[in-house]
Amino acid sequence: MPYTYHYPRPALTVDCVVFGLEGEDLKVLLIQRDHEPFAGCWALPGGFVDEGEAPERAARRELGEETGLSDIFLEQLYAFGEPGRDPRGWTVSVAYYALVNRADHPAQAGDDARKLDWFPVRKPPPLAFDHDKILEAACRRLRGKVSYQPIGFELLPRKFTLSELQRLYETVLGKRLDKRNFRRRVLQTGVLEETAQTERDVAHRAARLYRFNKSKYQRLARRGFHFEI
Amino acid sequence: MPYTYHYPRPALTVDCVVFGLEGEDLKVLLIQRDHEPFAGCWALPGGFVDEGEAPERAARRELGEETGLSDIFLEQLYAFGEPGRDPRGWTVSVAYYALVNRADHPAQAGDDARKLDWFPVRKPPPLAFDHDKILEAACRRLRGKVSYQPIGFELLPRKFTLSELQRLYETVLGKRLDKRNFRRRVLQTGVLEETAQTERDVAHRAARLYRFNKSKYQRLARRGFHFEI
DNA sequence: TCAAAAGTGTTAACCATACACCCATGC
DNA sequence: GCATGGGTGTATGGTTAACACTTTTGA
Repeated sequence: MPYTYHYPRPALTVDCVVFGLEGEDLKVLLIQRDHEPFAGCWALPGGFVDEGEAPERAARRELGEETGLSDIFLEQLYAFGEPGRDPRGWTVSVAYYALVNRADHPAQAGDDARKLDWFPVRKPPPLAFDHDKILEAACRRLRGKVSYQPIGFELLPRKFTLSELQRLYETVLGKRLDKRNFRRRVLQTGVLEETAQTERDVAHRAARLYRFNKSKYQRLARRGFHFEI
Repeated sequence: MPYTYHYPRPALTVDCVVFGLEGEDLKVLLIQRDHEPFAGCWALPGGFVDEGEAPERAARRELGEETGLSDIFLEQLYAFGEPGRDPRGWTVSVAYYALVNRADHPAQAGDDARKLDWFPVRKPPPLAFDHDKILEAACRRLRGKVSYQPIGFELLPRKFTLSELQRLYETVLGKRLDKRNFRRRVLQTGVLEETAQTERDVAHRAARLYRFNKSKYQRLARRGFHFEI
């Protein structure tokens, strides 16, 4: 079933940079390719966009098929279309980045059973295509965005301690933060809600659990409130 | 000369949101379409990407062909690919936004003599395709970016007065700024260079002209300096 | 001499930073 | 009882915001 056009057209793909936390480490989810080109090589999850399908929808579909992830934070990163980026020919990829809390959203290989694993963003394995460039762009975006928009919460479980939140910021920003100042700041923003619960089974005083109040943030944001850590 | 593929592919276009200043007003450059669809309608300059051509390069080429503009600040904005955005069928557009100082870079219609004009960004005429959506996204991006990256200078002539710079920020941010505080702040950043010249032929005290020192900014930026107005 | 915008400093309020000790819990 | 991280307040220095008048120039 051939498709014929008057002018040449590119193939359109999506690629997803999925970030997750593992302890102190920021990790990225990769799958191992089982077809040429780059068979056996690690790559970002993604694939071809179908006709009549919005790119973001394609990204979510491919993520679901390849990693089982759904209903996660996902945002467009950049469109990559340099000639030569795909040895199969003219291919444009719209890249997305996603944030996922691994406790509530475990990733698992799709039906085609390709291998799937998490890798530290700072030392990933060799990647297929220009995926190293895409990963780097995603890291830059995440670092830039995390301090002025409250997207970091997407990496944590729904309920989390302030220390977990602080570790997250330290991980993403790559610097240590002062505990008391950090707590004061995030609580002042008013977007955190104290819960009645505390940690369980920890070998030290159990920390209080908090929850991010998204609708409150959105109300504040609409009035020009500017989140900043 | 038909082009045939095993799977359907989208047409790939680029669209450019070109911002320029006119007095106090922020304006956008539009061209009038002379073919269907949307013949006679105003639209963003842009067109089809050629095979083997990087999208940004295509954006610059189309801008040159349609408006005569070259060597201007241009950055990718977003890829638009919603089904139905182009009545001709599946078309994905990579949108760019550009900043231009109209004194040094006059825009003029291309050889095919399509009409071309500047319109206030806040009340543009009805636009072809989803160009109203693209324009709105570009305005949001500009507003967000102008206060933490020194891209505003691209809208001004090479030499400008501090009042012109202030008016620019007031226009883009949509709020009044304090003159003394504004001057102190921009001069403190150290990226402005005083010239020996002053304004000419003004019916009031002539203001000193300044120049943006790009290389100095880049040196500062590399050391983690953070521009902020 | 009038109109119009250029240019200039100080004070007060606020905010960010630095910093150290006691508390609760599990082993 | 000890090791581990949880939780808390203050003082200081720096930054930002508010504010009004004199100067220069052309008409």
